Amino acid sequence: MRNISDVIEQYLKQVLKESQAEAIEIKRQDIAKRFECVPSQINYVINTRFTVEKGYLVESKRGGGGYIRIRRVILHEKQDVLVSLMDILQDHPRLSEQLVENILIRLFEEGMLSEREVRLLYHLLSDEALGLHADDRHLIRRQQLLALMKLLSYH
Amino acid sequence: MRNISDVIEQYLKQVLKESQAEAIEIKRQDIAKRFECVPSQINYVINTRFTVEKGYLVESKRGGGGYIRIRRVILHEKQDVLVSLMDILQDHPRLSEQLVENILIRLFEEGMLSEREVRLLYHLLSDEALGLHADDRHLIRRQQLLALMKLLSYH
DNA sequence: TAGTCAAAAGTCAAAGATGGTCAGAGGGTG
DNA sequence: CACCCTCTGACCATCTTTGACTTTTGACTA
Repeated sequence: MRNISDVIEQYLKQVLKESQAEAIEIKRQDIAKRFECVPSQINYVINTRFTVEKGYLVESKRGGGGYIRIRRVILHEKQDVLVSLMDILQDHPRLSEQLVENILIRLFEEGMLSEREVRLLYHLLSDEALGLHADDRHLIRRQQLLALMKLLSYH
Repeated sequence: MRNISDVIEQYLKQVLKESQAEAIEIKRQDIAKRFECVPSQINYVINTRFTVEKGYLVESKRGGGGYIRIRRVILHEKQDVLVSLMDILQDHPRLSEQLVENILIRLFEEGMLSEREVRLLYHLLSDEALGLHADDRHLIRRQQLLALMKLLSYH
């Protein structure tokens, strides 16, 4: 194996496979020591190899008792819907209430959101909830919708 | 368990659960001794884990016969829960990710949000989703949480 | 009754323990 | 040679632990 990143990647996947659990918890420092590299190398491996698109979810906590938790997730089968919706977001610099509603309804029709979830999200993303930030509203909507889709992309 | 604070938190919650009563009384010194830590560690645990928005009420008395009483708040009407959470919003000019998480989890525990809805909302309100608007983040969170509670209040 | 003292608990800031970010250097491959 | 990964380290953010100092309370005493 040519580089240390690949080695660490294999190691982590091995550990993940061997532990029957759906998640493993590591200490960044420990892994770095084991492979004699700087701690931020671990972040590099995680950022490049354990992404959502590849089916992994990573959480972490800093400070005393800190950890990095890597979880295997199953990707949602309707990636294409999400991709097409994200394209739409790209094409519309200004995300009106109307457009948001359309997107949410589409997600409902595809079975990715319940009716209640649509109502809830629509409310949060409405002009009224977001307040006077007339200009920023659109930006925030885009970002929150992107966060939503990222979340919906796995089970 | 990774750090002593988590251990103490679990212990106190266990005691709270086992005693059928709605409140427990502890002696700070005793707990500190049992877990071999400094007494102020107990304050740290209480301040970070037994907060109002998480649904706990803490009273104490100093001096001879001093004690710390931890009470689980029991509200029977959803309306009461919402009002108390809105009070908390009032009291916190800056709505951190942590506080938002606590509030959402509380709403789950009170049966007003599903686990999935909590996850969904948490992602939308996260630092990551809201982006670099460091200052505005807090304002947006407040407004969106208020919108959420308003919606929940007339289910 | 007022003062004193010891026994709690509270506060706060510094130190410790982790993990995160980012920009630039290093290296391999077409 | 150019480009794309990798690797590194300085600096940052967050959470926990510790201890010195403060405040409160009740019992005891003058």
